[in-house]
Amino acid sequence: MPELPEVETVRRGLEMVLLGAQLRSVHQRRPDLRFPFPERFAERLTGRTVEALWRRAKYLIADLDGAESLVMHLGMSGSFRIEPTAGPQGPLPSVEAAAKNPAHDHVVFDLSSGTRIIYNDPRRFGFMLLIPPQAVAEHPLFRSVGIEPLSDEFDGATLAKLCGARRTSLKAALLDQKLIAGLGNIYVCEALHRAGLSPLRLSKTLVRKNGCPSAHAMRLARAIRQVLEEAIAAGGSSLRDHRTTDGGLGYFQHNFRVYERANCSCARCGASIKRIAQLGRATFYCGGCQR
DNA sequence: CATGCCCCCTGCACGC
DNA sequence: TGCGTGCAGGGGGCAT
Repeated sequence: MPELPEVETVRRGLEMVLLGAQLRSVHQRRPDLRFPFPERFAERLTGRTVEALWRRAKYLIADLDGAESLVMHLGMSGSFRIEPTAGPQGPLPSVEAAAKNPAHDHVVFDLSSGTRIIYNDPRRFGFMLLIPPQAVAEHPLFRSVGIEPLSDEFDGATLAKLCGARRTSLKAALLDQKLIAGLGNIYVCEALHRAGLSPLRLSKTLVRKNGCPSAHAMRLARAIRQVLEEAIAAGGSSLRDHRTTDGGLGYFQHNFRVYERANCSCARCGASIKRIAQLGRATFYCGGCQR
């Protein structure tokens, strides 16, 4: 599920309770998600204080005192929820008592403040790692991750240069995390529609024959930044699994112009929106105004 | 190295 | 109601 806007929404929600908080106890309820949990995972987290919570691509990274960073990926169906601190009824139920509750609650973090954070992931494509902070940038997962599309360095010229080096479709290029970090199926489709560019177009057509970025590249870079910013402001898109950390829904899905809108008419030109397959996944686009 | 395909897993919508 | 099929927002690993 989560693409950059959903991960950023989760980050902001978690940061409110996690920044400066101490992990009083951690319960790991199964041996693995996508990968096995790190050795002595809960033990290594217990007593640590969270000094920062940041995002790179679709990863969340919690820097802890004691020189470890907790790297988390939500996969397709991962979510965090924050349960309120102990109320008038008294303290939170024990983790053991809550164990049979919602299925797929795989990790429970209890903070010294009394707040509980629960990681839920039905499909278990997510994962968690513990690595030294200085090793994050050079870790195989991060070493080849591309530019952050909301950074100052991301513009039409950069985008054209990245896309010009590939011999594939625009859709495939934009989905490639080695080029641009954090875009997924939804926001690639939406950005291409906003820019009026076909997902089938060759990515290298963003570069003109003289080597300069085309006007298309400038438009696409603006569209990518704009759609991501709007989606973050809306709390992300809730199709199936995405929830904000307070259990609420994002609402950007109401602003989709092409995604999951096959056979609807395009708001810009009135043509029928098409659904095709690229790279084994659905692509939605308007054949009328995306060229 | 670049590219595309298969697969990991569960839940859900759909048709019969 | 129950079952089979296809599909879902990611990305690692592999064949080509």
